[in-house]
Amino acid sequence: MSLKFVLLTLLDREPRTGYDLVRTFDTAVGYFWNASHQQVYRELGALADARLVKFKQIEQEDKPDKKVYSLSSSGQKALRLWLENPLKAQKNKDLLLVKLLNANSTNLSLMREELQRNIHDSEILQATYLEIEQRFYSARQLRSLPDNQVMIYAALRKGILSIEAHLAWLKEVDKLLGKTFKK
Amino acid sequence: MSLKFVLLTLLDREPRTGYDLVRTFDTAVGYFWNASHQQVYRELGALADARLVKFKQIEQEDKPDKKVYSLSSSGQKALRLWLENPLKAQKNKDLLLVKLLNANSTNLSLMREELQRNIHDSEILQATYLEIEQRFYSARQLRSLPDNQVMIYAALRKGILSIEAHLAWLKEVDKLLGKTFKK
DNA sequence: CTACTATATGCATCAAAGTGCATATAATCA
DNA sequence: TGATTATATGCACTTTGATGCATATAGTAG
Repeated sequence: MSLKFVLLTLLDREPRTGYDLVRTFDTAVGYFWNASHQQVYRELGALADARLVKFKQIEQEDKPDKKVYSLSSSGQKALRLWLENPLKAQKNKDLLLVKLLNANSTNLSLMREELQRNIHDSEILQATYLEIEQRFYSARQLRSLPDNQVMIYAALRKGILSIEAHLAWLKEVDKLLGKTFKK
Repeated sequence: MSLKFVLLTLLDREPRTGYDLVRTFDTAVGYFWNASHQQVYRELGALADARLVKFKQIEQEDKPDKKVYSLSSSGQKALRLWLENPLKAQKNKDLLLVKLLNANSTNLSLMREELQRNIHDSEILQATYLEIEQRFYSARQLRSLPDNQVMIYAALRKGILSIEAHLAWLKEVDKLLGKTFKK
């Protein structure tokens, strides 16, 4: 039920092809969602069957033909209805914590490797996000940011704040592990 | 493939019944995982079929009979193998952000209501977590915390740090929304 | 006496998500 | 000429998740 509303949201902002949608997950929307092309095409098919979206077949000479999808009026209605209803809280399942639950004095180095890897990856992602923020969302640029881009910026901010907290936690756990399980 | 390793992890720490496992999700492990009893029993059945767990049927007089599950040697091997392999990064999908992507000047109040609800719920959860920390994990209690409880505490810390960051972000977004879409 | 709660386990069905496989055009690279 | 990349779409299969239904014992609350 979720991907459905992601696609409706994106198509409401701007008509797109399935291919465009998939690429969107590789860039801006990728901060908080992703889906494989197979999932996207399947869901688009279902949405079209349910008449929530319509599409125009467009022939291209240099590239394969494509279908440009947009919301139908009942699609807009469905989206509006979804917006009006409160979200229910989502639980985030965390496999890293599951792994760490297995920590003991014999596998300490394994666990710390996993933590270090995680710290490393997180720092790289953090650097990437911060660079994007500096390059595209300076105080000056923010003042002239188009309205429909503001929540994309908010998504980036979410990524930045989450990673910061995650890194702080990782370092805390690394200390905790060392103190607890060193022989 | 995930619930499988959660169950193996929990059963490796201590043999349990399906019912015990479900209750674990309602308490400590609930910080970072949950599953319905139907899912748990099905997965336990699959694990038993695959000979990764074994169980003893135990008759009780005052309560219904139960099955106490524990890891088989191949279950332990499977768990160890999983621990040795790096986790792949998980993407957290965020429906709140999807909803906010739809923000515009006509639905501003709707969006702010959603944000306020989220702030309220998060503050309640935060208070709960902080209370648990104060009550069960004071500096004094931490010094005598059994080794196998340390990562449960880490899970709580993860919850606390995540919520703090989430709250900071929510308040940031609320300001951003106000600035952008007020008429 | 009836309802409800706690303990305890499970099946069946359907919706959603993930993965592998498949196809087609056109351009570029080696 | 053959390989790879970008564009573009989709089916089939499997796994996972969610929900409803079903059953059984025993204690407690009203």
